[in-house]
Amino acid sequence: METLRKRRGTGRVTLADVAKSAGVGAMTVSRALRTPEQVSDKLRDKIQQVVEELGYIPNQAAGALASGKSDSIALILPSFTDKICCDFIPFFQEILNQAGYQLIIGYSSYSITQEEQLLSTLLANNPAAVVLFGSEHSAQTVKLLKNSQAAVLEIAEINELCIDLNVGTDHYQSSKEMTRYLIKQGFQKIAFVGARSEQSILRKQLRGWQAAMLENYLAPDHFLTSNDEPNIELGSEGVAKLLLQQPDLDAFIFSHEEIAMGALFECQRRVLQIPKDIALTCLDGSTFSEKCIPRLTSIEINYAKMAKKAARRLLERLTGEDQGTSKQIDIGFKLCERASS
Amino acid sequence: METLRKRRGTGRVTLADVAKSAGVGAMTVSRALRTPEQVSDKLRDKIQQVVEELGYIPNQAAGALASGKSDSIALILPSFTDKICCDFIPFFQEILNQAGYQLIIGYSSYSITQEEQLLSTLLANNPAAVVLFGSEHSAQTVKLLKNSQAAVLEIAEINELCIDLNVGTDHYQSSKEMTRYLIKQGFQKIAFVGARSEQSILRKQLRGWQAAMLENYLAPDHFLTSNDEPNIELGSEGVAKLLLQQPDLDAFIFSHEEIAMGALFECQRRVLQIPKDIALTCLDGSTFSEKCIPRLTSIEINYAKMAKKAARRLLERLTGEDQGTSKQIDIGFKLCERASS
DNA sequence: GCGCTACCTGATAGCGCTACCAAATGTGTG
DNA sequence: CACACATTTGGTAGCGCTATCAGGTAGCGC
Repeated sequence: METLRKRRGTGRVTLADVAKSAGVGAMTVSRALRTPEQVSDKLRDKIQQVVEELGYIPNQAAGALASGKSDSIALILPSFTDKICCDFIPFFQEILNQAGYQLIIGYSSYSITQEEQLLSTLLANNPAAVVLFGSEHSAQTVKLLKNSQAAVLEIAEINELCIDLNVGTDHYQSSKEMTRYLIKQGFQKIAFVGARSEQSILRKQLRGWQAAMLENYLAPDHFLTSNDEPNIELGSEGVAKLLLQQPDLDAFIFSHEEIAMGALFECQRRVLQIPKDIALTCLDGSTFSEKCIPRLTSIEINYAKMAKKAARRLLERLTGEDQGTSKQIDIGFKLCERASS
Repeated sequence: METLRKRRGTGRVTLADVAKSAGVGAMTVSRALRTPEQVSDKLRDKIQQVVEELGYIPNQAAGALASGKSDSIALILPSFTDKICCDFIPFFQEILNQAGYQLIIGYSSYSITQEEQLLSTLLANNPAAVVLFGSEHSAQTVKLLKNSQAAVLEIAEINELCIDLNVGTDHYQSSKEMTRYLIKQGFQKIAFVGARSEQSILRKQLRGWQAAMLENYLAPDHFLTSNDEPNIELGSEGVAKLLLQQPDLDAFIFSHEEIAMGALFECQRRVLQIPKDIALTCLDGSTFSEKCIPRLTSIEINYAKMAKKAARRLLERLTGEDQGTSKQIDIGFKLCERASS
């Protein structure tokens, strides 16, 4: 009987087990799995067979430690319920998974402090890249990122001062364009209702609306914002409050679809004709805007496209094939003109 | 000059650096961070200070390798857009993060093959636990899970044959209860429209509806299912097609809120009075059901509660404090009676 | 044949951390 | 003061894998 004072392995099949069983060296097995082209056909097949036979699953921790590289990518999102996040993740993940990366997802609930804390935990995994939402981060977050050798990607908003890579859209422009469009349609008293008022996205949208109003000599006086998450109540309340304040408002811009939904219900309750009495539009439309009655004019942002561009751009960076490629990608937006205006 | 032929470290601050700088042994630093109560106050403070000074971040891979344990939990969800997933993740993650675990999230798009493939990749991280959605998995998936020493948790559906832990609700019962409720309200010609028809959740809902109809001597003849994801079109189409088939239907049950949304629009288009002409209900209601006009009677499932119970139960298992605790938790559901019926 | 390159394979030495033991230090008892 | 005993600390040997280098084999031209 052996002295087994020292801890033994976990009992799982290791690379060494495969090597012994296949009658080759450990390195050859490692190469057969990681860089198959460096191994002769004969041995590669043999090894592949033994791998399947024994049900070998590589130990990621050991690999990461030995190589100093890691195949994990940290993704910190502010929310999982927001449309952008839900639409973004699957496409992003799919492409990265195919390239052999794992997503580790964290959730900051729109707090830069929580983002920072999460980041420092996630960095313990030594991720190949860190993906952050938005452009607002704590100083410490930025410092941690610069100290780590991880690639950094900021998504959602176009941000001139981005840390490294940046894929997003310009919320100032889209809001401005919507407002201009409404003005061109003959609407004049255009109100704005937005949620997550402390986020820079909303601030940009608000500024876009203001700018378009001012350039047409209209007063951007009627708006309502809340720092809560977008919800149906805000839409109902917004319509109610602003109409009380100024009964002859003729159009509304909502930052999010959920808010527009509440506004639509409120207008139904008041038996207001859309768009005759009032126009409703939103800056973040998708299925509801497209299907409700009447259909809502909205800005549509293609989050699937954003996810794909972001994933591809990130992979370029990780493989080092991104010489001369732009660090910033603006995925644009689409103004969808529909019945509500 | 030293010969530095052998690769050097990554350049990051290591535990050894901290130990040297604090003038203590490496083990003491390790303990100070992992089991602080085993280190004297003086040294613990000293070490903590050096850690902050140097900005030391532990290398998770090394720790996992050395200890054979891992603080990652693999979560494989079928979708990121489904309400259940969006609502589930944040609460689940929050509790587990606080307990020091990291979530690694994968996405199977409702395919058990993809689930299996994802699982085998995720197992390379040697996760402490694997969380799966639903009760349907490939044989290979079950085998992989049994071979790994990871705890296994299946969420969403109550499943008598669960692999290990199980937290969810009974979709057969909730559907049956909704049908019984409608019958008690005097509705008789009750139709069913559901999405994701190949998922066991939908099959259970369909069976619940059928059972309740049959026990009241009503024929469960009018139903429409689609294997697509729930969407607004299916609601509009479902109402249109089934009313064509049987014009005097007096009630509908929809598996998902999105479908009910489409149905509601279709009824508005047809100027049908709800619930006088027709009742609309859904089995997976949340904000829309509660806020739309008229408000929809629906089954509400508390996903936040599900996430919390699931996380707590899992932690009990991981810390081994779950002797005598049930492996299965039914979180129930609530029938919310509203204006639409 | 020899020298040369090109390719394949394997032995070795870590990657940074923690389990394990052993040693050192403090604490209380006879 | 010697002794057992608990508490705190440190040295050592891996965890399973890969980078690196060295050795081996094959193919080619002279």
